[in-house]
Amino acid sequence: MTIGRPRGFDTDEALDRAQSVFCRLGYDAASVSELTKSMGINSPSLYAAFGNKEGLFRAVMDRYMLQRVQYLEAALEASTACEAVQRILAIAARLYSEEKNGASCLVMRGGATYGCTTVADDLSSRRERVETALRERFRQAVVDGDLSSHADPVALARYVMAVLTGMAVQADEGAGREDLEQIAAFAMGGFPAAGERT
Amino acid sequence: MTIGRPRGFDTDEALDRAQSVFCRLGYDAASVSELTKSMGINSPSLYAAFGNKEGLFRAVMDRYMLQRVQYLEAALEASTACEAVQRILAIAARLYSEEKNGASCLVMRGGATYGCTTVADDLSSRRERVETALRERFRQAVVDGDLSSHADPVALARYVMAVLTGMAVQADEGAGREDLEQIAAFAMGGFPAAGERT
DNA sequence: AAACTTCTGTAATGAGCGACACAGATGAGG
DNA sequence: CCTCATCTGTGTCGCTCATTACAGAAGTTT
Repeated sequence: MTIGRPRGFDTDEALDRAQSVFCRLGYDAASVSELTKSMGINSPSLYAAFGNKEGLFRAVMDRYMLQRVQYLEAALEASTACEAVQRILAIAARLYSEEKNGASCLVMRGGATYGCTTVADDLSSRRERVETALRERFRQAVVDGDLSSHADPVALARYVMAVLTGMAVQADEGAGREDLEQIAAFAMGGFPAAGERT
Repeated sequence: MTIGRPRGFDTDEALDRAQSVFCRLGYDAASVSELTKSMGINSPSLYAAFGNKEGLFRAVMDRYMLQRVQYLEAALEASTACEAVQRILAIAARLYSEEKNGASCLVMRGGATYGCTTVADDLSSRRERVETALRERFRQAVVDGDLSSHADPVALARYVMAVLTGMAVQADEGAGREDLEQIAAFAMGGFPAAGERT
């Protein structure tokens, strides 16, 4: 053991707790007092161990990426690119829906913060309204017959919403109009055509 | 004109400026002082006109949605669901890449906040690393021949990233594992198979 | 021009934030 | 057992935040 008074908490468990808080609240909205409370330590211990709030976040992210990168690299070992992507998406579906450490993915969600819950709810309901409009349109399409009766309007609406949010994030990341149109073109490939089964 | 001293600023222009700030910084990180500075007014005027910061945000969002919903409804008028989606994605590609009022989409990005730019950069580079891994795998696939030489590894990697972020947001929104797997299945439909042209 | 209503600018308030100074506690090495 | 390096808890620092009190300014109405 190192010299001096030993640490009174388990670093790994503390990082787990911190990860859960960051996942739930995002980076900015996760206050140091909230973090220390969940980690079961006092702020000086946090600063001694991780430097500052950003250092703690980076420590959490490093640990987080380590697991995920292993999954990613394993998936990329697949014999074809197509199968590799298939595996990656399957892993994502499983990991993102796991409740442990809060839903979703820290890296992909980008540390998005919702300090004000009423605002987050407002935005969520606005998105819900768009998704509902899509859903209704797809239901109508099934009635009209330009979508197979096996098509699932709910799932299709969710798919389109996922594509739209993905495009928005890519735009934020610097993607230009042509880049976004390419994404849209790929995404349309997943959309069932008139006669198709789904 | 109403009684009393008339308002010294144009409400619509002020909302435009506020929208730009919210787009750039997100809800939480857009401080009232930053907003008033960009809007060219002082805080008491803001509070008199919009109630509070959240009221201002809602006013911005209402105006914002009004335009977008028009586009959306027009697109949904298309004769088939497939064409409707095609139009929506095309509009999104155009709007999200417009520089006016900042990139991306307020509703879809969900008012995500990046108060700390170094953290945002860190996350961005982590995502970049994933995208690079995908890109390299696709390049290899072209060499191996399991992806057509017409396939664009850069565009494909961006597509997969968009799908992953979209899935993450949906997971945050409450989508379960099966829901995410459905999205993945649809998304795979857009991925070029071995012999295909892209 | 006088009265009244509404907006504007200055400046302040209280709360919460990240970060840290300090003294006491705790265990290892001599 | 004593010294020393390190950790812990209490308390506090300066800062920024959203929000508002107050007094003066600017129009409309009479």
